[in-house]
Amino acid sequence: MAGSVNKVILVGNLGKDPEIRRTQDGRPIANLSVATSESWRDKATGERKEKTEWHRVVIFNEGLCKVAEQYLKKGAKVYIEGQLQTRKWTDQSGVEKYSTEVVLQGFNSNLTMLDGRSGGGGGNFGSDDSGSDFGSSGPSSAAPRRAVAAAGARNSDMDDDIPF
Amino acid sequence: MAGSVNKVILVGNLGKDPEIRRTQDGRPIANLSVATSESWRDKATGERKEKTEWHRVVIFNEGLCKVAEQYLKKGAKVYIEGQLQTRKWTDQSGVEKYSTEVVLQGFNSNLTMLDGRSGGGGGNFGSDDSGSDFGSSGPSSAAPRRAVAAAGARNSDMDDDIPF
Amino acid sequence: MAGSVNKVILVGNLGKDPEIRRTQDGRPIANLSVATSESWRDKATGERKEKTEWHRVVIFNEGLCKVAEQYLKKGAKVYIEGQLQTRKWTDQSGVEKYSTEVVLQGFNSNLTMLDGRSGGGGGNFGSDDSGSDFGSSGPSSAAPRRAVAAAGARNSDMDDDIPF
Amino acid sequence: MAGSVNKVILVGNLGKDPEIRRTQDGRPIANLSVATSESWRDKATGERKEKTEWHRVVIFNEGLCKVAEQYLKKGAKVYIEGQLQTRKWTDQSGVEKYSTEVVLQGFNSNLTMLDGRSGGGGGNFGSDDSGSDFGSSGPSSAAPRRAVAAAGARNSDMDDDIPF
DNA sequence: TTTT
DNA sequence: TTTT
Repeated sequence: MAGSVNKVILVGNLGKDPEIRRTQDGRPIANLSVATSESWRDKATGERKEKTEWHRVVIFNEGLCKVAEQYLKKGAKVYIEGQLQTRKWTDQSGVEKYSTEVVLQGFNSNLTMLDGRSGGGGGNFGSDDSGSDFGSSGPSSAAPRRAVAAAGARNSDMDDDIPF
Repeated sequence: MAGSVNKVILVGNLGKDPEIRRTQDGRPIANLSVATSESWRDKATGERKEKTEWHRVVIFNEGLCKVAEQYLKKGAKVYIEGQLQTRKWTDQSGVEKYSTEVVLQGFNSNLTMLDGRSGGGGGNFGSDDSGSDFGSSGPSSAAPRRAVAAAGARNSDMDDDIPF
Repeated sequence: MAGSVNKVILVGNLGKDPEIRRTQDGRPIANLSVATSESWRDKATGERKEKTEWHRVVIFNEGLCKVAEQYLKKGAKVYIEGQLQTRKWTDQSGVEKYSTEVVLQGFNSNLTMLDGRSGGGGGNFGSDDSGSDFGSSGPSSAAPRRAVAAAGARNSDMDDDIPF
Repeated sequence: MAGSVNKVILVGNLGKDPEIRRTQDGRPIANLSVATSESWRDKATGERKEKTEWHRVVIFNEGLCKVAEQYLKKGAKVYIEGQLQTRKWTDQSGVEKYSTEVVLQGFNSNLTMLDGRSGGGGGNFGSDDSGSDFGSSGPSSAAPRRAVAAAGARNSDMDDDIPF
């Protein structure tokens, strides 16, 4: 079908450090566990309640994987924009299971840090995925500010000098 | 946790008619099956591919249930705004399963018809849920335009005559 | 027309403290000035560039006005969800001007604090607007957590004990 | 600043045909005029009211300009995702004016047709902007389905064969 | 006018 | 299971 939209927007915190693995042909995939919560006062009892929802986030976008690996840690607050995707798999005992994930892949994905942990500051990272030196970045001591610049470079087609 | 956002935005088509059921205390719950699709041309083979994602949508909001029951049909195109929620349940053979759904409940939910089937025209239905005559609406022959008006009435606090 | 959606989502920082005023009949209106920024490296020159966009945000929703007044300060980071609205006005020299604003009013508006300034923590504030004791809250020394609870109470119809 | 989000989502109808012009260096720019409307019943008088908001949409993205030129017409229903941007300009009598626009440029922009006018069908067009044969497309008699395919090709990095 |  |  055409003419459809599938978009998820989350603002939440990482429940643990990102997990990065690689496909057989070397592409990185990052998995995030993101919590969102709501709190409200129960109408009947008056007591305060809170409910936390955990989201499984999967990043296929190379540039965003790099960001996740270098800058995100357990507890980090992030803005995430991706798509809903349900995957079918079979567990070790042969039972079919379904897993619904928020997938960041291709255009219209976004990952933005919203807190300035570890001396850095939030960074906005698009999804052009043209940067591909993931894994070759040497000593990952790069300062956040350079990272922002590098990420910005990937999106350099966004904004440059349009005369009109 | 506070300071979080959990939002899903879908534009897609119903795979079948809405299913409406009721809680023990009489509140309606509507289930929609919504398809979103993407198509692209495979870089390697050049062939055209298409992938459809099915979304399970659950509406707790009374007014929106009413809209779903009265106006939505298999094939209808809708705009949906809700939250991601994963539910755990146990199947008949005792296996634990998880189901992730797009839930429309409370504020910040939306359901809007995007096609003008049956002579009507898309309608925008908010989520105030103050209307509660669901089920008592008599002969459901109401014309879509009246429905829009009725739905609008539920949101009458939106817009009226703010002097400034 | 029916079947339309008008939604703005911002994550940004307040350029100054919120400004609160009142309509003749006593309803509060809050104005926020919110900055969003993008940075990128210029493809040609290689230099780092940054562009800031300022958004005029107007809150008609009583509960959200209260939140703005009590908890938001210059520099605060916020998540905002509202609608685009363009207003025509005439300046003192009789020239017609247009002002486009992000309006928070009625359902489908949201204001969430994303930083934990003043010992608090971000709070998620919906838009039911049923709370109306704005202005009578006495010594505004209320701790953020109580505020979250109070705000949550306004949304208590969101979530309570749906059996299914 | 980093860590910010500036996003507009519209579903509305074109008030007139798209206007396409070109920069001095040949890049296309499309302008759309998009209407969104709300209707509600006035609480006091009980009468039905409707308010239409007009949005000025500017597309810098080459691929999306092409889509606009080839497939969008007055009355078309579209899903639009872009950014808010306010531009300052001086009119012929020297008065400074501001114009706020919804800009589609770079990643995280989207334009999707939601109705199947002229025998076609809605199309989903991303924002990779790597296609650049705009203007050279010869007899613009291309059928919508081919256009969808072409647009899909621009996003062919989205989805292909990720083994994991 | 913010933030990094 | 939809839609194109």
